[in-house]
Amino acid sequence: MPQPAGISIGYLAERTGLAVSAIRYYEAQGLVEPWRNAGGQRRFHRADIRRLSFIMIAQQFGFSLPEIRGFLKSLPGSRTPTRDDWARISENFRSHLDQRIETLVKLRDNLDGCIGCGCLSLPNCKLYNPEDRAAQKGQGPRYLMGDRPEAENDP
Amino acid sequence: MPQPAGISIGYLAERTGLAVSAIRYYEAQGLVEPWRNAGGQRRFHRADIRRLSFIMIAQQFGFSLPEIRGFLKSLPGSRTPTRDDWARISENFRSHLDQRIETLVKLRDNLDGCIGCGCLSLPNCKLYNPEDRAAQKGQGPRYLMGDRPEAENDP
DNA sequence: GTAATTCCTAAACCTAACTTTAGCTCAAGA
DNA sequence: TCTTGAGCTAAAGTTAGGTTTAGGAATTAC
Repeated sequence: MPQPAGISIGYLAERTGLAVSAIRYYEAQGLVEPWRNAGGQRRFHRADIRRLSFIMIAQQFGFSLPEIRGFLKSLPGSRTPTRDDWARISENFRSHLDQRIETLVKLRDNLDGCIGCGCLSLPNCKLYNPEDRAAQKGQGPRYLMGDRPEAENDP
Repeated sequence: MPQPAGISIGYLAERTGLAVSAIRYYEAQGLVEPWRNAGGQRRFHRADIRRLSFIMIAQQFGFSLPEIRGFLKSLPGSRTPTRDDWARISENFRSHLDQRIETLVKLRDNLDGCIGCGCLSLPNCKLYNPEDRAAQKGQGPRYLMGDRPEAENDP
């Protein structure tokens, strides 16, 4: 037996709470790889219920679909993932996660010393400090709380 | 003097690191309210540098623009916000923030007991537990980690 | 005074993550 | 068998949060 019977997209949707259209979208993004039955309909592994659930959880943590695809690469596509498979992926996921939480907490703590106080003394403000800014996730240099390091004087 | 000279959008952009187009977009979303000079150009309060910085910080924490508009409603639009104004807004902001971090940490801890272990015993899984699920931020009922509470048996 | 910037508006475009629609086929039950 | 529900594809639409473009008008610099 090359393939077990497999489950339909509708059943998978029902079991995960996802919309059928979302599951098809995930397939297009390479997050699941169903095969087709004789009539051309998608058939999924039972283990894909868990796989999709993982995707939903990771999304709640703010990971993008490409990032999640990265996590899932370490799961076997062809056989049902074992406890060890999940443990391995979890380790990778967990470390990204810890990092994300740490960043948030750090930002919060800086916030307490900065916005909370009215931040009237900018040189003491950590959100304003260049090194701290570099630790943040933004895409370019952003001068937080209103001032650039190099110029306290202006027009 | 009804209005001070005010600063231009380009200078505001330079001071905050935001694009000019982004600032105009924020105005359209009701997050800043510049006035116009004789020639029709936008003029901003100096305090808007801080206001926009707050917006950028709040965005890093994952708040949407409408949520941020909510926070900013407690700041005076007409006069320069005082230390007390910022302290008040910070309190509100901070409590939302703590809640967001708490949710993330809780999810992470559940993750340890669930994905980390391979989650082979679903009844013990907290991510799978209905009450815990309700605490999460999703928009509808979502059956995490592959099973519905009411049905352990299926086709 | 004139040339180079900067700013203006409106509308189009962009990405992520999906949903909706249209038109058609497949599968399951009475 | 026949009908109804489930599935299929491709393309267009949707929301958030912007950016880009086009064609002018205002400011600033020399």
